[in-house]
Amino acid sequence: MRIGELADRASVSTKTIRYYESVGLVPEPVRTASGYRDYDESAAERLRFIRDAQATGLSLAEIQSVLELKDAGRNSCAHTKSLLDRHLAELDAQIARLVAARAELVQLAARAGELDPADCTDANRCQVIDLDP
Amino acid sequence: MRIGELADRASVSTKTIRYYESVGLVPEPVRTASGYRDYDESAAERLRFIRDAQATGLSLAEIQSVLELKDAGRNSCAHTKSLLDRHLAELDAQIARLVAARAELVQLAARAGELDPADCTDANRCQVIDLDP
DNA sequence: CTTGACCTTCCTGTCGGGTGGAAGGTCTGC
DNA sequence: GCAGACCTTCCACCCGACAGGAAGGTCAAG
Repeated sequence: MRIGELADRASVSTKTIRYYESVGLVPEPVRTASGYRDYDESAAERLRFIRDAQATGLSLAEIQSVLELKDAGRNSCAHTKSLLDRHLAELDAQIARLVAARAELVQLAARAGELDPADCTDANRCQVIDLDP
Repeated sequence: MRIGELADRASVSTKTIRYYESVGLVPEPVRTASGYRDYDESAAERLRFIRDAQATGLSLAEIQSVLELKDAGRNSCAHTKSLLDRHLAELDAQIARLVAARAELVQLAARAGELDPADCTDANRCQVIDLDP
């Protein structure tokens, strides 16, 4: 299939696919006689994997290393395990930070909530935060 | 105090402080006769708050809105509470994604770990992942 | 045979969160 | 009175992860 169809199937843009190719995240596909990129099914699968991994907060560089592990299949080794373990530790730290942030936000929200909401009936007094619709 | 001392106390660069001022994250300080920025203690406190908040994964824009709430003190209202609640929902979603990512990584790490580590005694065979020192 | 959709490469722009450096003013110690 | 550390503004650049668009080639339908 050509890049447009692949893009549709994987719900990414053609720009993104070419970009991923340029940074080595997806392999260079074969080309048709006229120079068009020609993909097979596995390309869509790989792109979906990338999107999922990205949704988990991994950077493209991190996803790349995971993909390299996947690509290597049974050839993986302790070296790669240590890489993953490091990822895990980072992830745990990040989760811990977010949980702490959540607690802080809950406190702030509680403080905001316990004030008299009657103060806020006047739009002119309610612009504590002028951010955003 | 001048910007250099403030930077030292808050463990940020003077560049960063000026940048924060330019985006409205910290207020413009008074100036000395010669035009130097002149900060008081509260500036360091605010910078530390920003660093902490940033460590929790909040963007500067989000931190700004929280700071505006803080600055407003008792003037907060339901409007601001809804903003915070939205932050909370985003945070929860982010935490959920990370937890899911963690589970995936644990699986990958387990797979990497259960393979024969003897395969990896040869440095030339261990370059599944050529990332990194 | 032409039109429109699709493809190619290449170069530029965007946003967030800063960092670097140039050109110049100021302050402190010796 | 001058060196060196500090400050000022301004403009430019970095990364990551793309998006926009120009200039041109290709393909299927009518």
